[in-house]
Amino acid sequence: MSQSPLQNKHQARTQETQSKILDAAEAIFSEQGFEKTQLKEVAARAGYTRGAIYAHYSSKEDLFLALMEHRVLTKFTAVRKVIEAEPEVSKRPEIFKRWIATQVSDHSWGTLMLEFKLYALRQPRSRERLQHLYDLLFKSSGDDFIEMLFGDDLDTAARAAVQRRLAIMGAILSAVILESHFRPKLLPKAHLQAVLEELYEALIHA
Amino acid sequence: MSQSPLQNKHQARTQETQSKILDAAEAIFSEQGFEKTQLKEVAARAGYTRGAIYAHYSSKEDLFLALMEHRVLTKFTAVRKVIEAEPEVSKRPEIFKRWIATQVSDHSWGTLMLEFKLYALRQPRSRERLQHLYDLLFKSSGDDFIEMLFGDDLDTAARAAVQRRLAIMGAILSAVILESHFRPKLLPKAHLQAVLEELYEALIHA
Amino acid sequence: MSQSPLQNKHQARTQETQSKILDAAEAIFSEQGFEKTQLKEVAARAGYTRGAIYAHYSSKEDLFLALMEHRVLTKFTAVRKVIEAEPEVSKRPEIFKRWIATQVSDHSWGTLMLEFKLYALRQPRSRERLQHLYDLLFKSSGDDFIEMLFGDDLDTAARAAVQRRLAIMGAILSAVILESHFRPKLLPKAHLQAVLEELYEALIHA
Amino acid sequence: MSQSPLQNKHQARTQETQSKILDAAEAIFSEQGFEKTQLKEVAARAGYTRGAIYAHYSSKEDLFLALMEHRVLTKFTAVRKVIEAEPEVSKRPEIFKRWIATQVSDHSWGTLMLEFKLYALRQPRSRERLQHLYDLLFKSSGDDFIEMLFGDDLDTAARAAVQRRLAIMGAILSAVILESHFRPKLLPKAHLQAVLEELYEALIHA
DNA sequence: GATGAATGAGAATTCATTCAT
DNA sequence: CATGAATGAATTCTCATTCAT
Repeated sequence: MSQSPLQNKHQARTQETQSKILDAAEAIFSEQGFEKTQLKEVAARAGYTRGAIYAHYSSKEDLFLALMEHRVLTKFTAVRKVIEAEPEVSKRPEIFKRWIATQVSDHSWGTLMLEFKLYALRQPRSRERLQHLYDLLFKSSGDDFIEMLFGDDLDTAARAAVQRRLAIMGAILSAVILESHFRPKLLPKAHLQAVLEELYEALIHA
Repeated sequence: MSQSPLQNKHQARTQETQSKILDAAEAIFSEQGFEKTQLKEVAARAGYTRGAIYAHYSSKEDLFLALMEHRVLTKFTAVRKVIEAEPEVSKRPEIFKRWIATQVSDHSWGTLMLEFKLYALRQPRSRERLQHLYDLLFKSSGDDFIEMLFGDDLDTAARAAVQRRLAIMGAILSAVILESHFRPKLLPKAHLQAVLEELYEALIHA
Repeated sequence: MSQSPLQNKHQARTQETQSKILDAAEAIFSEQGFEKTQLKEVAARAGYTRGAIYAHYSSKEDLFLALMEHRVLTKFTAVRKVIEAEPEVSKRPEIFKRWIATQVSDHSWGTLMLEFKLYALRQPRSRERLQHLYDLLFKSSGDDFIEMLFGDDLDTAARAAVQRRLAIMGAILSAVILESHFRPKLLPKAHLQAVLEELYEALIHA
Repeated sequence: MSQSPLQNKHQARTQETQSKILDAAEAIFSEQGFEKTQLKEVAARAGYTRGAIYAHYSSKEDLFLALMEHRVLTKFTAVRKVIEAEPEVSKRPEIFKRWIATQVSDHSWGTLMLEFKLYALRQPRSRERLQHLYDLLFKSSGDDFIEMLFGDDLDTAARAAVQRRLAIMGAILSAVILESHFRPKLLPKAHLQAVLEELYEALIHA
């Protein structure tokens, strides 16, 4: 049943290494984009050599996708936690709305997601992996996410409507973050947050 | 004043070549993205060899930026034409709103613009050129665009508000087109058009 | 009908470059073997850079096979010339026998051919290309080679017997050259030539 | 004199491991050649990981040479046994001749030996080790091999002649096996065996 | 003795760019 | 203006080898 202590040590070491590599990858991919990113630089930032990356990820693309999955899952876990902290279900949508608007501050999120999607658009395998992640989030665990948020008395149509809204908000979020890089004065953070909330409201009534 | 007919012929040939190259570039850049695009392929599609591209553009980046400028200007010219076709100024905003919503059909626009912006984000020179283009559109000629659209009695604050709205709509447009690639069933074209109009309305009241 | 002088110049340049590259490749492949050979070194020896090789051959393997084909064809042309120089057909087999024995001096031939064959043994595509070359030599043009050598009154069986003999002699030749590298005193050149002639005779009577 | 049973167990384990590794190495080296062979694959086939190989052999090259030595010694032991089984010395050469011809069936022998030799040709250290092995076989133990085969009344010249013959037969054997891979129909096994016997005879009279 | 993580040198290949024609 | 040969820098990925456990 129990594993040898040696195994455990190996596992722990592996996990730590992967964690360091993912952190480094996030920073570099976000700064430079997929193509310009050199694994050499990622490795250096993580405190390893390139070979170490290849011991854990089969290719640059694999690392990129692993990072995306990790990132998305992390975000999802975070928002879930925030929402669950509110015991009264009727207040949760409001909290969710605010949380989304808050995310405009996460600059690397915007660029990374867009980078991911443009990449996935052109790479069949990545596309499948992204689709699979979407399915995971919005189908299996997604159902209880929506229930947690809006209660469990939604019919199929209402559920689809929610999913549309979420998909569009996600897209808008990334795009708005990106745009704010170019027009920081015209689009200050505070304004964007307010705008995102308005847009979210508008989507509900659409 | 007048040029020799020979000159004109040269010019015509130059223009035709450039036009072919830009068309080819649009197709390939949009399909493959900047980094993956090979000039050889662009040249082949245009019916030339790589050297011909270099006779007209100083580098791959230059071609990419020229394409962006050309594309943006083309879009702007088109919408302007549509709006000016409506003589009654008070009806123009409505027409503009619809025109924007219509653009979700232009798939390559979404990917190209995002590609441009992610690229410009990281390349100071391109960023400047993009900024310059923005300035051109929204400042000099931009003023009369807004006037044409909303009349000329807007104060500075109102004008800034319009600019914000346009910036955000542009961003949203690209993002929504991109997202629709991944969720074609959840986000059908007709639905997106309606949503875009709603969002536009929401922005006005924000 | 006639090509432009520009075309001709290009062709001439191409041919000269290929010729230089092949010569360099022969030297290096023979010295170092396929795997150890660096194209960098081949290019340097030919007076070019690596890119030039890739402009003419699609890969290291392609260069290797092109070299093999070139080499084999060259040898064949040479022996054909030698044989045709003897007008009296009945004396030709004797001349051919001597010519084969003479080839023990061509040290790079032995190693190159064995290298080729070991490589082809494991690479399906190369194997096909080698087979194709064999077919070319021993079937189409091969027939008239045999006729030239032994006259045209051989029946099918006799023809097959000749082909067997040639195949075996070729194999023996390479092997004996290789072995002589390790046992230069035991197997001096003069001795090997005599031995090869004996073996050839033995094959005829086998 | 006697070792502890523990020691014996260790030794046995070591021997078994080495034996498994050598078997795996033979298969992989023969299939893929020296350069293409990955130690990982050899280890996997033997049922270990790469580290295990390094516990027994200092490098890939060392393993390769150990394999060669092991293989050659095994062959020699085998043929010696066959010959010694014939009590009448005068009949032994005939038996030896047949035994050699029989070896055309050992396909991996052909490729491995040629691979070894091409490798040794270029690696001074391996070359020395191969030479040393040759010396071992043909000088010290070689003498009694020849005596066993042809009696002990050979003078120096006769002895050298025998050695030449053996060297050439060895080379021919490998080459003919290799060639048969490419021309299986033209050179069927039965034919090759007959041919090898003829060639052996021819060499005796040469 | 054997494992598995990590190293790091190494090499083929790609492709934007240059330049003579 | 356009071609095509050649450049050469850049970069991924491989894999023998080392080492702590």
